Amino acid sequence: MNLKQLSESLGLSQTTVSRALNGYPEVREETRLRVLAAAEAASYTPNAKARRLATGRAMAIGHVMPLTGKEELVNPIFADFIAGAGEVYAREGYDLLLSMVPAEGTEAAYRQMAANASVDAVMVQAPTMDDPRVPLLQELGLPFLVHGRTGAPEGYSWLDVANIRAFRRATELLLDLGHRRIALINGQESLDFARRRRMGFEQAMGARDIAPNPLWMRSDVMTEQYGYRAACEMLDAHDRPTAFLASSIIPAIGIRRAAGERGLRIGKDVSIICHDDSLSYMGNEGTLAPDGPAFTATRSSIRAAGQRCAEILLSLIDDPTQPPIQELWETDLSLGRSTGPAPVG
Amino acid sequence: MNLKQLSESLGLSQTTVSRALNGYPEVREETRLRVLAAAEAASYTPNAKARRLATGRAMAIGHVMPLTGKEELVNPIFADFIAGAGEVYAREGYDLLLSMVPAEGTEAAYRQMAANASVDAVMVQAPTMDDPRVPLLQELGLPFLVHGRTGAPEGYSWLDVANIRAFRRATELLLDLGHRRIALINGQESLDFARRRRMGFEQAMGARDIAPNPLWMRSDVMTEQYGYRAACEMLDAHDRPTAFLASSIIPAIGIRRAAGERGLRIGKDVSIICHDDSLSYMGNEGTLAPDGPAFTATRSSIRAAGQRCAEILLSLIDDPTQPPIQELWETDLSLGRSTGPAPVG
DNA sequence: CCTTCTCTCCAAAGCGCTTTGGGTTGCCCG
DNA sequence: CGGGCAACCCAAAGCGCTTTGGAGAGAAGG
Repeated sequence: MNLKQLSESLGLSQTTVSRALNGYPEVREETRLRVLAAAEAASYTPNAKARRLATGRAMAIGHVMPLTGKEELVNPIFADFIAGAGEVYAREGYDLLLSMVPAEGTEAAYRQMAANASVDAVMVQAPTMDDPRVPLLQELGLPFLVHGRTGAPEGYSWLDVANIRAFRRATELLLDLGHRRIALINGQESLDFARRRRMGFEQAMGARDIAPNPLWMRSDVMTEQYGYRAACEMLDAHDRPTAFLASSIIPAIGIRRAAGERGLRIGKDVSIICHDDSLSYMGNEGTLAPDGPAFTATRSSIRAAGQRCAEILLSLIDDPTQPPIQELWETDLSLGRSTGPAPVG
Repeated sequence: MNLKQLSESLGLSQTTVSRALNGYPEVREETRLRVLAAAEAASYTPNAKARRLATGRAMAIGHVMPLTGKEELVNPIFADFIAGAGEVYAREGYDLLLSMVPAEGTEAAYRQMAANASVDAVMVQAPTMDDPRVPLLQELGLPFLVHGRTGAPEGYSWLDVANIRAFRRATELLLDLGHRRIALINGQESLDFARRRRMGFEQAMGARDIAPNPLWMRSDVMTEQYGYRAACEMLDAHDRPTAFLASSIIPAIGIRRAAGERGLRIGKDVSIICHDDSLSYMGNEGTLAPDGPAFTATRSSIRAAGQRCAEILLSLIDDPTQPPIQELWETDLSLGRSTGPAPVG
């Protein structure tokens, strides 16, 4: 069933039927109801492909997912972020177009999307300090929203968490617990959030006149093995940290593994604080009596961020001329069982 | 730049230019080269929306991602699976349309996709025993591929791993190590793979005349907390298992946490075998001298499965009349450090 | 009674591509 | 030399929708 058939069956023109269905005012209310009823009865759905061509709108949002590193790792936080964004898109009638490309092909992917207008806007994730995507998308005139910030966070829309404050506060907590030997297991420093978190760490340490040990500051792709290996090396050295600050729950799990293998008790011999994106399957919320959250963590739901990012992006499409929208989210510092007073000696 | 302009600039008809670009034989080679050069020079890209309308092909594959459970969990294995599939789609010029819907909305989502032909085929993930999506998609005439199988795996295409054999073999390994008190931390039994894995476990136990302890057989959404809580309960009982078989590395991490908190050494006091989907950030491959894989595991790369599933699905689109394609993948049983002889006493 | 709006509704022109159904040309062959 | 056949190329008809530019019918106004 298409518009033509539907309009013929109603004895109306395609114009009128189209307008009735799309809520235009040039059609009598009585007629509109008749059209809606007929459409419902015939279970008519406008052909999306035709509509896209006619309107020029793609009714789709592009997410370009770069496969990083030579092993082309897939960041698990994308799943939750996309889930959040996807809900909003679905609700608003937008499709989510996912494009998996090797890191070096991202520019081409965006150019392609802009050239044939296959999306109305794009979401930019995991921005680097000096991310080339920002100027590129501005040049292409494609509306976009950055989840995170670049080094120069002006002139474009973004949503980010207050990384500096989050890690400063986490560090202060460790310091208050008496820890002085604190390791930072960070993400890749090319990513803006990692740099900010390091700054937060350094600020808190500096405020107490403690010089961070450079051997205890690592930065890499945040896998479980990375956390594990880094912790192994540090814990096996004669001079070892009493606390770890990790940029994600994933490497934190690796740190826990390393500690566990060495018979070190978490929250007693070794403390861990991590940033927790509230990943579905890694649930660190546990409020059940005995088992509270496993990790003390700076928390911010990546899923909620995805939802809000989608909302902002859609509003950007509706009015591309509006001034940039920028949102900074505070994190929660939630106490779990992975922190305790620094061991004496 | 569109086809009309390009053809005018070349002094050719749209027909000829279109054919030249699309590799049809009715155009002289010399002309074709001229057209290709001009298109290249003008950086002409055919408008995807127009092409879709004209051809009727969506050049897109649908992935419907149900948000399960009341907390709408996002399964992290989807990220790696989609990454694998996405690579293939990109290579073949297909878009990946991701649709996030609450579990009860999946049927509507598929009907919608079929009705307005917004995708050429769909991928079905995590099938249940008696999955309604199979008959639905057959009714809708939408090509599809199931990753996994339903209870009645006939008459449609699928790709699955040999779950029964995988878990039978894993169980045999534990039995050979002297374990008799083995717990099964399985996925939801409504999912077909979980049932098969249980069967594998039971077969191996039965073959040695050992009756599994029903208290040690759990089945639920495979979160870290689920593994943790199940292990806590079992390990705190006076009668406790010496080995765990887990359906995913995620709950296995929870089991490890529970054991670690109780001072139990993994691979000594407690053995763990899990199924490992080779999730990027959970890398369990580690072949470096001291640290081998953390977990002994039945392994099968979910990413590779995604790639292969995409290839099969695309071939199904090319020829929808071909007989069903069914592929059963064997898993590797890779020894890690989480297994050891059953403790005596 | 005629003009001017306001309501409703319609015919037709796109959107940019693919594809059908021919037309020319030029060459080969009897 | 005329008919037949490739080889090339083209005009035009869609694909199914939106949207522009009216048109007809009453109602309101003078």
